[in-house]
Amino acid sequence: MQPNADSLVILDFETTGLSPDNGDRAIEIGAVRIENGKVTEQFQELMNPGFGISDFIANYTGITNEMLSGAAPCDQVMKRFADFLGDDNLVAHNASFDKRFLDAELNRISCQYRGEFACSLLLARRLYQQAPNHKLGTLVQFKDILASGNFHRALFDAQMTAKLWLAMLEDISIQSGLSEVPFTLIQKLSKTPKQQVSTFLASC
DNA sequence: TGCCAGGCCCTCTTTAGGGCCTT
Repeated sequence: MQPNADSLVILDFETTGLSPDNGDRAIEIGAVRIENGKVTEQFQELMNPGFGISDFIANYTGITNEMLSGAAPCDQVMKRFADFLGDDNLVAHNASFDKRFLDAELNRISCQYRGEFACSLLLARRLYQQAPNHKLGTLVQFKDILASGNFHRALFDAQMTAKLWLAMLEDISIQSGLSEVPFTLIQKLSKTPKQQVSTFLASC
């Protein structure tokens, strides 16, 4: 069975650090589902990793140990997220980071997923080569996307990534002439050398 | 004891190094 081609889940993790291989865990997951170019559902939960988070992470995210003390453990939250995700494909900003944590947390509960990842960072680096940088917040500003909330919280970052994603789909549609932009085309474009992006889109 | 991420991508590259992104 193939992943669901009509529906996409855009997700973001807040975590205790950068590497699940070094013992870091997820502390919050936020996600939105996009169907036919519109956000139709959202998911957000804090999760208790079972140990205290550093001052750096608390300051960076605004998530405190007190907030996490009342949260459900990671395994319960990730099971609910796996149910939410279903067979959809996935998008994240710097997807290699979120994929590592998704794989690590789902492995702990012996849970699989079928969807494939696309990366909004890799796509933005190709589409918006003139942007000052390709951080999520910078790209939201660069594309004049309305942003009212706190970056570095999972749901808000997922919502902003979703808006950026839809803006990129529109730009791809304009440049390629395609009325619908297949997920597989986006994955190919994300691996196309930057100098060949215009040629790639013109040949669609 | 000391160390501590990983993938992508560029370049003064490929027998390598360093910046960008994510927390």
